[in-house]
Amino acid sequence: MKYSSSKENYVKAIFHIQQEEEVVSTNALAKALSTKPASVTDMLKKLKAQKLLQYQPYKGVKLTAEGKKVALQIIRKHRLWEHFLVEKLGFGWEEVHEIAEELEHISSRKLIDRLDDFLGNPKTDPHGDPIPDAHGRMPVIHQTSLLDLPLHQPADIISVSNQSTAMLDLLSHNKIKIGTRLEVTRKFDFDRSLEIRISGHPFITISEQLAANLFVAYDATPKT
Amino acid sequence: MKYSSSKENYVKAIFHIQQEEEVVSTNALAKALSTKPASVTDMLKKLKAQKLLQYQPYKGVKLTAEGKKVALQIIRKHRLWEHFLVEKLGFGWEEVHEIAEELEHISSRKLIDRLDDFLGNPKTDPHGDPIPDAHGRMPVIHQTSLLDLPLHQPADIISVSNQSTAMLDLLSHNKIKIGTRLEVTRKFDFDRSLEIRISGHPFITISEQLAANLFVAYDATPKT
DNA sequence: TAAATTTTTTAGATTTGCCTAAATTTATAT
DNA sequence: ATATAAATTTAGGCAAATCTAAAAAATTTA
Ligand SMILES: [Mn+2]
Ligand SMILES: [Mn+2]
Ligand SMILES: [Mn+2]
Ligand SMILES: [Mn+2]
Repeated sequence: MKYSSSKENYVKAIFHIQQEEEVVSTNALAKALSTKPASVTDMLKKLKAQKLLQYQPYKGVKLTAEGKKVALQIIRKHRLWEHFLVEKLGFGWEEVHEIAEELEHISSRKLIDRLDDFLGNPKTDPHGDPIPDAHGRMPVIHQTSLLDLPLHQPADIISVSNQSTAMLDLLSHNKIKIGTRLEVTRKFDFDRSLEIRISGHPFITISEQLAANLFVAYDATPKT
Repeated sequence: MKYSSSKENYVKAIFHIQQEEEVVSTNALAKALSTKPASVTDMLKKLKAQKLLQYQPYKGVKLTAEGKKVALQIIRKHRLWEHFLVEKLGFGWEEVHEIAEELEHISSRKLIDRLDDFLGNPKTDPHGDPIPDAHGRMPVIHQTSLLDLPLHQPADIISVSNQSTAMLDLLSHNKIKIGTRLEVTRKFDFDRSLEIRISGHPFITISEQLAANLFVAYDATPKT
């Protein structure tokens, strides 16, 4: 099935909002799409008729399986094009979103799959967001402070909030840097310090204060 | 100024038809755009209001300078994208036109100029048609049989209509192949044979029959 | 040149996506 | 439990791009 750019934008916006709130409100959508609530109501009726979503007046909206599939294809296109713009054409990561907002509506399936290969099947777009694969599968990435990382959940360091010399000193001592993969193996109640393991290194213990300043990302895709 | 995809398609179609016939008819346009004459008339009024063309009811249509400028930008985008699809993504030259028909409407100027550089500023698209430069300048390419090439006009061999062994034998003897650049230096009335010069080679004489089977392209841009 | 034919325009509708204003429903705060 | 406020839908319209059918103009033919 082929949908208008406008419909694709709606479905994509609903998908994104749905990642936060279970059910998507008319007002939230109007804001996300820079349009008016009355226009949203109009469109929701059309999208419902096309079975892309479930909709009961006043009760919000939820994508169907088909709706999610459509959304993921658009997100795939958007993020692959962003990757292309940055990696091949030399755009800055902050200037590609608008252009991708147009490119994501180019319909050729073959085009996007070839582009994916041409780019070397990248896993993330320039903003670090995951790119769905050709089947629409996309890992769910959670970002939290290391303090809130579930036990035994492997994760990557993505940022360090405190850049003091003292902090960086401690980090280098512990062989921790951006991109380091680790997991939390124990949590000690007494001082809330954490035992962690960096793959291929011995277990080490770090303070609550250090952990609070380390931010990590991990794949939290529900296993089917 | 930004125009709808539909308007861009109209302006581009008018430009192309105008290369053949001085003035563009409503019916010709309807056929080119797979639409109905009544729809064309409607649109012509709108395009006239936007000063992209001159239009008098029943008297056909002609692009203004502004209209030509717009057309050339779209043609530039169309042909650069076709080049990208073939050279970078490995598409066949026969499958790219439709996709380029969509891509040509992506608006970012910076995108297309970067794409141009990324592709190495190609001179022609995969069908051999010239690509307008960033200022909208496009060489006028004439394609004729070598027989009709004007004297002293440098041109490139683009195709050979007879593929017989005898023909190919003669061609290789004369060091003529696709891409060879040459010019006609004399025409002999007696047997209509031609004297030609391949750059960097001695003058040679070829028969009318051979010349009739060689097709050439040359830049016939009017010098201002 | 008058008739027949073709081309083009006009008239009147339709679809899509959007808007404002008004009505209705749901949620929140006394 | 009201009353007030907020969210949402309905009603009525508008602009873009298209269509069909009918009228008008231009061209061709006999
Ligand atoms: Mn983006
Ligand atoms: Mn978009
Ligand atoms: Mn083409
Ligand atoms: Mn087009």
